[in-house]
Amino acid sequence: MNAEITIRALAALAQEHRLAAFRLLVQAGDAGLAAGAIADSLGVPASSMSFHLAQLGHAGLVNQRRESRSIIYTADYAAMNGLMGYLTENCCAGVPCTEDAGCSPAATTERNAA
Amino acid sequence: MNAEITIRALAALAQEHRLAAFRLLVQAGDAGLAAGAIADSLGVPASSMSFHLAQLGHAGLVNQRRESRSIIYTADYAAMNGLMGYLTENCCAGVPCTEDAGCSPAATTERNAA
DNA sequence: TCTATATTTCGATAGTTATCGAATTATTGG
DNA sequence: CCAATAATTCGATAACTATCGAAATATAGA
Repeated sequence: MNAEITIRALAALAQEHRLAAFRLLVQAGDAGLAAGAIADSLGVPASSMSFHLAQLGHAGLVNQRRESRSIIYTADYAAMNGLMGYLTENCCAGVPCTEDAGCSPAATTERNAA
Repeated sequence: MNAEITIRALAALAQEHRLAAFRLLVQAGDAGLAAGAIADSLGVPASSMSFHLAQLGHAGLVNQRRESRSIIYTADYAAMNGLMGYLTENCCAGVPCTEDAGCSPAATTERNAA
């Protein structure tokens, strides 16, 4: 994780609808959510949501997979952990004051995490 | 920490010079750094840096104090911790998978933290 | 008070980002 | 192949953000 990637991730999250969408996906776990479901849930037009999901994808914060007619988005926990790490790695003059600011999927469906 | 404040903090950090400045301040600890020192260090004109520092201040990520002719900026660790908390609090369907994503000052100068 | 130093505010300009309807592409079932 | 569903791309517009020199403000010392 370098400055450029970090900035892209921060910029991606620094927007009302994208932050809300990302949080929905973080909660959804591996199951993820379809683009349309996210748009409906947030009351945002499909084309606008598509634009925002593309930004999150470009920042590496979400992944997508096709499932029949739907595109299912999932949060990329590794990317989120990398972001957290970058923001804390120089914390307190290089002395790491937190080793795990981590997060892994599972939970929701209790299935075996990737 | 709510969505609006989080977005302001994320937006503040999502900029090359501001992210760099914030990281310098995180490393500097309580001692902080003067506006001019940051500008010099990053090779950014004083007026531009002032604009960026104001953004960080408005987002609550840094504090400032006057010391003679200089304005000393310091990182606000509480705000940073709040940001981290907001980004992880809904992680894995509400099950907290990390309790301390925290960071406290001290370290650099080893003096008693405020 | 005058001068030097440190920083911020102002103002103009260029670049980037968000918005959303309409058109387009992809998939499925009959 | 046709109709229905799901999502993306396109295009125009409005709003916001970064930039930096010049001018203004604040502090300190002689």
